[in-house]
Amino acid sequence: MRWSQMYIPTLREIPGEAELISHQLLLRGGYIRKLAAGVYIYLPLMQRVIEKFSRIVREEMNRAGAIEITMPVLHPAEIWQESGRYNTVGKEQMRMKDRHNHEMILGGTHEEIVTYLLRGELRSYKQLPLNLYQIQVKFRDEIRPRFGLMRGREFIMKDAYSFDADEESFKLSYKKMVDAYFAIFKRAGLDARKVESDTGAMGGKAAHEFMLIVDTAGGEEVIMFCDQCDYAANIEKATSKEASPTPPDKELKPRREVPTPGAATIEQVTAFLNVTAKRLVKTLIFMADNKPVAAMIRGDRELNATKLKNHLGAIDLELAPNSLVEFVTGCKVGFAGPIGLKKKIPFVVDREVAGLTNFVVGANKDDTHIVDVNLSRDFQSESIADIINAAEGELCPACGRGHLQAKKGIEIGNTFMLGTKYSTALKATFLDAEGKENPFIMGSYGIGVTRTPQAAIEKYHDEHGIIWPRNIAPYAAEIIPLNYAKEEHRQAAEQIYAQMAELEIDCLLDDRPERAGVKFNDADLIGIPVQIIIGDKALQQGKIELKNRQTGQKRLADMEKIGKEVEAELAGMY
RNA sequence: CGGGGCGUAGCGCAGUUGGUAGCGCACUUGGUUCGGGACUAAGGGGUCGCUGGUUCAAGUCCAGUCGCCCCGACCA
Repeated sequence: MRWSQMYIPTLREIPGEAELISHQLLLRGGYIRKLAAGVYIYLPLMQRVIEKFSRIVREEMNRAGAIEITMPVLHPAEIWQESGRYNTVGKEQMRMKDRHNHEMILGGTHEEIVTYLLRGELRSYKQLPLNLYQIQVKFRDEIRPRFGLMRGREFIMKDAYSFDADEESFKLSYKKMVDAYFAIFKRAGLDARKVESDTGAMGGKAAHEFMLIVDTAGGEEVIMFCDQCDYAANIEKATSKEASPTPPDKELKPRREVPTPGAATIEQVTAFLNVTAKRLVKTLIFMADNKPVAAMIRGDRELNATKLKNHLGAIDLELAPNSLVEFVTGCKVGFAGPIGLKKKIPFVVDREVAGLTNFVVGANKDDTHIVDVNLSRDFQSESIADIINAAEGELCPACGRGHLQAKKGIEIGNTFMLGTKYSTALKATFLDAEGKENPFIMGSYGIGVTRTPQAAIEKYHDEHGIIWPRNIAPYAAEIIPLNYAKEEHRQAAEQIYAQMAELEIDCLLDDRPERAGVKFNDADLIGIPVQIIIGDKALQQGKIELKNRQTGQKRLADMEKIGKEVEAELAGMY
C-alpha cells in the first residue's frame, strides 16, 4: 500500500485526552480516534492490526477444535432475566427499549445466548463436546471508561463457549483453550502469564486470567507471584500465609476501656497506645445489598472487597456512608468495634484476627478504644473468613516455601470454568448414555481483540513511538524513499515495492513528498518492524539500508535480494 | 456516584479591569530546499460546547445544562 493512498493521520502533538503512553501513541500514530467516552473509531492501520491479530486468534481457535459463529449483539432482556444475570450485571449492561417498548440489551458477553441456542439443538451426549466462538463487538457500560482501548464501553472480543458431558471431558476442553491462548499470545509476540482469578459476575467454579506484565501505568491489575513455584493469582484471589505470625499470648488479659482522644486512624491509635498495627483490629462497616455488615481485619491489612463480597454472597458491596456508621455504632467515625454496638449487625472476622489474642478495637464510644479484647470471650462471630489482600513477602499458599511478590499486569484474556451455572438456570440439558437428563458443563473463554494490541504497545514502545511485534504489525515493512521526487529514489522504491508484492510481504511505501525527517519520525511513530530506507548514502554503493525497529540497528543490503533480507530480519524478531 | 479540572480554528494552547478573537502546528498556492518533524511569501479556516440571564456591549460576569479528562469510590 502507498502512503499517499492510505489514510494515516499522524499527529505531531500529544492529544490532551490521553494519559497512557499506549493511548497517546494510538492517537498520534493515526490508529484510532475517539467518538465518545470509551467509544473509538478504528482507522485503517488499527483495522489492519485487528485483522492480523484476529487471524491468529481464528487459526489457533480452529486448530483447537472451536467453531466460529456469529451471535446477535442485540438481546431480548428476558434471556438475561432467565439466567438471573439481569440483576447481577446491573448497570454495566447497555439497555434500551425498542419501538414496541420491549426491553433490549446490547450484549457484553454471550453465555445466555449460546446456551439458549444449544438448549434447543443439542439433545445427545453424542453431539458433545462442542466449542463455539465468535469475534464480535461487545458493549459494557463501564463505571469509568479510560485508557483508550483498554477499558472501552464498546470493544471487540473473541468469546468462546465450551459444552461438555462430564468433568473429565471438560478438563480437556479447558486445557485445549488454555493451550490455544498461550499459542495465540506467543504468536502475537506477547509473553502472557496465566494467573488464578476471581469468577466475578460470571460465576462458576474457577477462572484464570492471562496477563501481560508491564511496568508502566497501564498495569491496572496487581498479580501475586510465588518466587519458588508457579503459583500466580490476581490480588482479588490471592491468598497467603503470614511468614512470622504473632504467637498467641498464653494468658488472656481482662479487657478494659481506655480513652484515646482524637485518635481515630490506625496511625494515631497505634502511636497513642504504643501498640503495633498488628495488635489493632479495625472494624469496617459495609453495605452489602443495602444491609449493613461489619468486617474486622488487622490494622496493618487491606480489606479485599471481592473476598468479602463472595463470602457474603452479595451482589453489591460498598463502604457504608459516615451517617450509617454513626447510626450503627452510636459514636463518631473512627471508633467502631465489635462490643457495645448500638445496632446489632452481622460480623465477618478475618481468619487472621481469629487467631489474635489481647487485641485493640474501637469501643463504639467517642474517643475510646478497648484493649486486651479476645474473640469468643468478649464477642462472638460465626463468620470467619479470609477477607484481606495477600501481601508481598508472605508465604505462598501453594508450595508453602516461596515468598509472594507483586507485579502489575494487563488482562488480555480469561478462561472461566462455569460448571452448570448457565445450563441449569436456562434448563439446557442433554441425554447421557443411560438416557438420563443432565445439564451441560460449560466453559467460557475471552480474548480482548482491541485491548491486546494496546497492551502490546504499552509493553513495546520507545520515546519515538510504537514497536510492533511482527505478527500483529499493520505492515511487515515500510519503504522510505528519502526524496520521492528524485528519479533514482523513486525507481528503487518502486522496484522494491514490486518485489515485496511478489513475495507477499505486507509493505507500506511512503511515497509522500515529505522531507526525510518527517518520514523517519512517522515511520518510528507507527512502528512498522522493518524500515527499508532509500537514500543517496547507500544508493551510491548500489545498496539500500534496512533498519530494525526492535533493535534500532541499521545495515546495508543488496537491492536484488531485499525480499530475502527483509524476511531474514523479520525472522529474528518477536 | 463523590472530588478536581477542562470545553476558544483539524491538533496544542493564549485571550488582562467586559469593548466585537489570536499564537504555534497542520492545511492551500508560489519559490528555494531535501538523511531525523526546513525556509520564505501569500492565503483559507472560529455560531468561543449549548441555553438563558446581567449589560449600551459577554469568549470574559451569573445561573442552568451537555460533553470530556483525572483522582477516588479498600477510610476508621
